[in-house]
Amino acid sequence: MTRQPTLQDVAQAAGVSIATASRVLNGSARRVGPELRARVLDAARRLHYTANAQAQALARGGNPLVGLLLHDIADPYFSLIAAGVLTAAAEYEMRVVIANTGTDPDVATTHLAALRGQRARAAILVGSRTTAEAGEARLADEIEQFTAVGGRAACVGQPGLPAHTLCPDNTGGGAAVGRHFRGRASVAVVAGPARLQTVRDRLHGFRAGLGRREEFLVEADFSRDGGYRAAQAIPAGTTAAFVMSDVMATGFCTGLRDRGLRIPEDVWVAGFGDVPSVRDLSPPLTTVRLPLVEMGARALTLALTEDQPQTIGVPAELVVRGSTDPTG
Amino acid sequence: MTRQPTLQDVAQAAGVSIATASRVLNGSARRVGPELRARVLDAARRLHYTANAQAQALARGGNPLVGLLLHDIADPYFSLIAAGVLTAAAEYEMRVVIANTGTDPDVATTHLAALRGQRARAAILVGSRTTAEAGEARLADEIEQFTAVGGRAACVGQPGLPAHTLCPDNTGGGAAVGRHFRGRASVAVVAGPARLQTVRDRLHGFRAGLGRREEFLVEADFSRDGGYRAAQAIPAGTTAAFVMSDVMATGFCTGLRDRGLRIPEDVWVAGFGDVPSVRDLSPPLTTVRLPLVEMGARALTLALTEDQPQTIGVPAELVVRGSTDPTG
DNA sequence: CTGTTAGCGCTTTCAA
DNA sequence: TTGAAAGCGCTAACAG
Repeated sequence: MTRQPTLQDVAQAAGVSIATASRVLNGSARRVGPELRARVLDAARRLHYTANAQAQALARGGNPLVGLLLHDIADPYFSLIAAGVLTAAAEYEMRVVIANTGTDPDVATTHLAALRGQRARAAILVGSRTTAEAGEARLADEIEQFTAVGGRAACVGQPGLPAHTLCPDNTGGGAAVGRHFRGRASVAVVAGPARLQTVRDRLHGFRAGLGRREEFLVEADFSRDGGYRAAQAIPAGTTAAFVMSDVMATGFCTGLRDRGLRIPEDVWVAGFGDVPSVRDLSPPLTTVRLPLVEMGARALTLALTEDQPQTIGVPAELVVRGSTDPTG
Repeated sequence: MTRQPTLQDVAQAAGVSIATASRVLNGSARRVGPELRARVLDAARRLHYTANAQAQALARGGNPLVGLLLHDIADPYFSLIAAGVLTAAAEYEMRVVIANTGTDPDVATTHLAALRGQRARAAILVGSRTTAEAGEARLADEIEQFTAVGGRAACVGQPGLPAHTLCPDNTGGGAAVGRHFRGRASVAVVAGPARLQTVRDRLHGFRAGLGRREEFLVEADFSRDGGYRAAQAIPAGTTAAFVMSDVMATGFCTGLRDRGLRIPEDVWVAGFGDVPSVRDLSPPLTTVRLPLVEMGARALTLALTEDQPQTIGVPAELVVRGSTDPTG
């Protein structure tokens, strides 16, 4: 195992000073004579030289790095947003470090502090605010530290943090489902953990859209299996269910079927998010569409280009499919 | 926007030398007196000090960083593997930088060189080898550069690169599907791009298992829509289809249904991968199970703990479900 | 136990 | 156009 070649090595091999080598290899404004230039390029190639990114970052005082913090990369909701962030990052020629945070704001805080240590230019926080007020306050504090030293932060989720925010219309999406369910007699809601603000917003919107507030409420954990179990838990006569995430809804539909219930004849089902796979359920799932990939890309652009923290609404659109449409 | 506090600042605020501050803040073996220790800790907290990771990496000559290179994070196959890598990385207290490479080996090569520049300790390459021999050779070269300077590389996919390899039994999985299809008269295969070795392995296995080689072969692009279109392309009398990825199979089933074909009565369908959502199709999808999350975790462990490049087989297990089981 | 000092590899004035 | 040299922030000998 040999040592990585350094700029020193290249300069020596090319018979120039290390300053000259630096200028030709790492985009400096200053020009270098063609003769020396060629020699440096040649030496670098021969030695397989790659600049030490740490040293560069240290010397330049900056790091083309963005942090991506999300609840769970295995969940398609998050992986689609991540895809958008990666695409945008590639365009900006930035590296992205990624980490799962779960729903605990303190985990996000820890990761964000680490990103500050890495002098990341931006951080994208994807996920829901929670009711853990102390933790949220610490996260807000850390965001302020992060931005105070020049970092850019953007959240995808509800507003409430001192950063750019891309805010999907959870309330409006819930309301659209509620309105869609108005004619149904007996309504159930499969919610995520009550401590998540996202869950509260969707529920609040749903109730408003439905025009009444008498749903059977069951709490699950945003997982497929949580959705499946919820299907066992709802009352027998239920005629419509709003399941707050597509992943849960996917399991929920199977749970319903295993209980002998038909969709949509017996029960209407609507999800949230419109991840690609729900189109292929049978019947295909009615859900609230969020432009997940675009949201990821947009969040990074926002962070990188806007100075004043902005909150930008993202429209959530009801997509009616066979799971709530007897004619579908 | 203020400057990030440095160790210097902390030392000054605490009235100690920067060496002492370093010792208390960044895990050194050497002990520091309780009095000074407290003062340093206090100053660090007051100033919101976070060590500059670049400087640390430079001084220590190492970087707790792992690179994760995969085709496409939006695809559940890869996002599940990524989840495994993230979990393992958290245990090792390593950061992970992630990048999409698509199927072009030269893109992977470029990213890997960048990782070498960042002095990453390990790189995990997830995806298929291709028939682009020149590109594969360059990738192999770069892997050798990477490992020559002390980096650890692990691939998830076929062997063939000078690195640890976690090799799912694509051939065996294909063979299991082939055997399962033996009684079916008219067989179709929906393959991915022919340049991918994974595709060739699965096809080769399938033919061997089937015991004949007369399938109708259609090539798609590993996407849901590619699968859907493939369903329009197969001959009318087809009675069984092996679709080489679950994502494609998901779209394929819908395409079949839109053509008025029933699964499994008219056509049996089998996928590959066993991503969670295929259990919830109706009928649920027969597929070849790969322990995707574990594979990700395992790959990182392998890279970090084993010195000699190893190739480890990962068993692929046929899971028969309703899409090929008239009784299911 | 604590402080001094010499780097880690690179960028960037400042002179020549 | 080219080179010498001073840092960037931190760690790790080496002395006290």
